[in-house]
Amino acid sequence: MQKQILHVDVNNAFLSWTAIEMLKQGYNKDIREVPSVIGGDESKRSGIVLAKSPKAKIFGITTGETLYQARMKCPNLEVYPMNYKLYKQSSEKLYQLLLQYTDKIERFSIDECFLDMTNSLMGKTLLEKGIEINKRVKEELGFTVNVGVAHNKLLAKMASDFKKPDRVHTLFEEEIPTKMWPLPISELLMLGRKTIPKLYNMRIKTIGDLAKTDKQLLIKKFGKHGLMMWEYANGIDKSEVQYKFEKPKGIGNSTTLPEDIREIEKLEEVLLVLTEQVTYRLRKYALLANVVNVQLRTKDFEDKSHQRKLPEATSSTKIIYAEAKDLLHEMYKQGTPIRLIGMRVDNLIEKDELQLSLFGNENNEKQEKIDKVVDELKQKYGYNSITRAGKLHSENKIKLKDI
DNA sequence: TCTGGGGTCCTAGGACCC
DNA sequence: TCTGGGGTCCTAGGACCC
Repeated sequence: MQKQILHVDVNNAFLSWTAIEMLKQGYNKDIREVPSVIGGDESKRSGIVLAKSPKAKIFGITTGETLYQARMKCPNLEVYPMNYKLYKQSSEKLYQLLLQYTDKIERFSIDECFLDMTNSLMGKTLLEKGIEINKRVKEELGFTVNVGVAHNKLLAKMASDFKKPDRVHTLFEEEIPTKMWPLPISELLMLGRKTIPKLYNMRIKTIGDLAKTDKQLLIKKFGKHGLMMWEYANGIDKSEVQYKFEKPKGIGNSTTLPEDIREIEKLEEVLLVLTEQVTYRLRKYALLANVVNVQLRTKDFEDKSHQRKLPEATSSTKIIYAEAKDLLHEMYKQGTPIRLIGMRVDNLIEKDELQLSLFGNENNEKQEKIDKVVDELKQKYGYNSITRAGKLHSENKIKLKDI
């Protein structure tokens, strides 16, 4: 049976949500109506565009470019800071409204949801439901969304990306040749900056060109990715809406340093702060890590990462930090200026999946108790209430957001 | 005042075993 | 003496998404 899928995408999410909040606070201007962006913090060397207003878009400003470049294109550009807490609240309001239509909702990102409406149409058409959601979000929440209406996730997502803002678009199978095939390949999901030039060299410029290209040729050239792009170009996508909560497969934390660091002792201090946050989240999910990974980015944007499998899955801050520190020493060449340091844990398993070793591990149990006490304090008084980072040199301190 | 941070999935090559 | 291939696990790095 055919699936009935909606994709709901908030228009300029961070910027719209910020605009609404500012108006609510009594600000007398709607920043959606002027050239404006939400941007990172340039003093922390993270000055990039995270969201833009339609007027900013007219100047050619794109998400991801530097604020410096954006201001070159539009000197009067207004830049507003991130407010993650507000975004989470706004996203939650949208989710609660969508729950009135179905509980089969996949939260694809903070501002995008897929709805599986197959058994929730209640005598209406899918398009009617899409139009109703679009209208209700605007009236009740004050921001606009695009809704994509289709029979699979890919086509619903492609549809919601058509003309913006505040639109409902269908993309049914019979509409693929007229609505999707004329588009440039850069519009197709999963085709990014590395693949597009390769396709251009093969004289493939539109999604239609790709759809009509020999499937075997694409597989030969791009492997699995080749098969996927051919299927996507032909509107084929069998994936299901993942509405059940899924635990993460990996957890990471990384930071661009306020200035380049050349001393391993200072890198170690930052690494400890990152590790504490990662292991805290790991324990909150009741997960254990099998692999520890450390990433470095040099001043010249060269990335390096080393990883190692642990002898036994763990969530212990002490054990994981010891491993991370070791990896850092293994890969860091003394004197190299480091711009970014990150760590992550992978191959996560549920805590109760742990094969309890025949011989009880006393050391492990003791560490577990220490971590538990620390976690409870953080839970009660806020993440920053207790930290080994007290050891940090003040000039080196990283401000962490409460989780 | 140049370039974030959090993820997922895939590939290639080496080690090791049969 | 010399020469083999398949399967699995592990690590490094890349591509892509929002």
